[in-house]
Amino acid sequence: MVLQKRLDYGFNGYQVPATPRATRSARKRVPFRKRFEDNQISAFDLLATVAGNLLLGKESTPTSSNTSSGEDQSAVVKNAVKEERRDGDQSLKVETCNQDRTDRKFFVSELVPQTNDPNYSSKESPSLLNDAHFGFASVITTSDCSERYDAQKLMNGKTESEMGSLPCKVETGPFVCGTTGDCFKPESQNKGLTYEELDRTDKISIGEVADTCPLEDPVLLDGKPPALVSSDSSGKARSCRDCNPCSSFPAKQDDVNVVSRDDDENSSGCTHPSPIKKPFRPTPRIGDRRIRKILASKYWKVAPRLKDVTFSNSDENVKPACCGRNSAYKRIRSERNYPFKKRKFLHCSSVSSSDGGISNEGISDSSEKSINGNASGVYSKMHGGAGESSSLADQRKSFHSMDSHVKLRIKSFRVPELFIEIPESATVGSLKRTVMEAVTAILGGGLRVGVLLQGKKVRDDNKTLLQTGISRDNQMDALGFSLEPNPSQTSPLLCPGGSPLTLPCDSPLPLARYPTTPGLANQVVCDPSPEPHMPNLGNFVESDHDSAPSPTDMSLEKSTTDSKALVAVPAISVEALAVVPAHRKSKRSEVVQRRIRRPFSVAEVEALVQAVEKLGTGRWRDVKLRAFDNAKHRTYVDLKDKWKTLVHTARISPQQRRGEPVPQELLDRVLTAHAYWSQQQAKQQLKPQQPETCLLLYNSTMRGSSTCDVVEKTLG
DNA sequence: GTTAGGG
DNA sequence: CCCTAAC
Repeated sequence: MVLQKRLDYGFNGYQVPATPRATRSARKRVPFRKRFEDNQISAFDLLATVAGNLLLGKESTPTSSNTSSGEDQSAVVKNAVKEERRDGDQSLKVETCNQDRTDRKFFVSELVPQTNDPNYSSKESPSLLNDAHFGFASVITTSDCSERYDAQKLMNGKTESEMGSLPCKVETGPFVCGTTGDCFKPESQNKGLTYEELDRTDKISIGEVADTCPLEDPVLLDGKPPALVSSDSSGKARSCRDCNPCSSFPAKQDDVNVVSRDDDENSSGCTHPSPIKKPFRPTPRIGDRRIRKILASKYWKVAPRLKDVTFSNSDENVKPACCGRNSAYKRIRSERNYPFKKRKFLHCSSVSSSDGGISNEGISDSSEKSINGNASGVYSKMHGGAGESSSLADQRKSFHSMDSHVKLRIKSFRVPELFIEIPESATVGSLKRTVMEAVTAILGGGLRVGVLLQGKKVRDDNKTLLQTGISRDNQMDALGFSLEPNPSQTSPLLCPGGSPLTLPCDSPLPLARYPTTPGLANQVVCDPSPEPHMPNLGNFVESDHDSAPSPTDMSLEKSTTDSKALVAVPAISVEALAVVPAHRKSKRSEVVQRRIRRPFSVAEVEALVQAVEKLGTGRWRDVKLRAFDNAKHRTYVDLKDKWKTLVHTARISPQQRRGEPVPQELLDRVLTAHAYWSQQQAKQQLKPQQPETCLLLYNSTMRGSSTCDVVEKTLG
């Protein structure tokens, strides 16, 4: 049945940058995390440090550079470091792409204070991998908090109802104080770590985090274990067997208190032919090479203020005190998540330059503002004038003064994971397109925004923020947004041009599948194990949901419903979501998946030609009914278009033709028929009355000779 | 809903 | 194939 082998790619998620290009440029890991977390250093210190590192890497950095260890610096240097410096601003956004070991590392960009801190070590967190588990994340920042607390839970391999949702990180306060406690170990430790080692360290740190910081996770609502969950009980040494989503997934959440990305990591370790490594786990499938990433982990970040960090979240486990470094660590990890994804994408699909938008996804990372209030300026500058930035900043500034306005900043959203199946024979270009389409489709209509307040979903869209309590400052910390599958839209989108479920063998072209629907996902994807989020889709369907609001619409809707004009939220969230797919998405807000391309076979061409010869051009509906009535995927528009291309093809030299060659005989007939019917059309315009005989004559004549002359003579 | 034509 | 104007 399957003519071609197909490669299935799973994408855990793409992160949609909250900010456009500006974002992608600068990214760097934050050295000071630990200290920062401990409140030993200020935001400015961090900024300065980062700046220093950059400069150092570049070559000369007089003032602020001694902060990072040589190794890091070198790494920084090696990896094209981008930095964005906005005039006069202290904020610095840096992005580095670590080429070596890229897979494992990435840097989180953040704003760094200007002060240098020698003590600070710029170790990067070893475990990037964890990010892979985050299905989706978005970050929201509220303006008024000077301190930010990030709490996120990592759900690894969660199968809960919430899986489908995209957690987002909410940050309060202008500055991200993300620091990692244990994760950032002394360089010596981190250096030279193997993947496994890295994973290990990561785990450890994570585990600690988990223990200490039971933050509310949306998942918890579902009655899931509050603690960080790792599907990987076995831990480090993972073998390919673990890669099997089925085995690793569902199980032991309870037992596991450590969140680990190992699954993904290890999966990469699994020998798989596919270029796509980490993100996907090889799934045993009938003869198909499937790489999938099944773990759809999600994490949720909450950024309560340090002081009154009362997570009123449904999760009882929440410890007020957890804010410390652990939280910071979490946050960092989450941010790192982005780069990871990006890498994944790049590596796997090798989508790069042309990947409109996708590669753009970036963490909106460092957009954090400096503590002092000029943040707004910085922000706007950094983001290259993204409209939202300035307004946002302003809003943030005025946060205190204007009680009626709630200001939020969503740093980024993640797109839910994608599953893609594509023939081995497909070109890279087609893969790129497929991925793009998948992403576009998801962004376009497959998602909607959910609002979480203290871990609870706010389902009543009609409530005002004030009523809900979102407007209250202290509530900000517990405010979260999530991207969730939008059932109403996803379903239709899932089957581009046909039913993916059937996996049309005849289609040489890539199919993109978006397992947003439980049933579909299971069937199409062939999950041995239930997709974590799949089963739970039902949960995402919020009672009051309207037909099919786009994500942006949703956010707008939510925020605007309030008469009080909640300015910031809408703008921000919209922007964030729109960033990547903007060009496409904007055009058609509904974002309907483009139908898969299905080249006409010679037989189809034959049928088409014959029908047109008989019926003539201009009666495409009849042609459809006559010759393609059974081909549901061929619309009369398709036939018309095909005829158009056939005519064109017939007129060009054979060398210029592409695709499956059409027999010259058919092309001749195309030209003949086209000429004839064109003439008929012209005549008709002249004389409305056209002898029926002509048609008959034509038809009888054409059979024998395909020369236009005959037709002409006959007609004449 | 169909056509026709540009993209 | 998509999108749309025009019918």
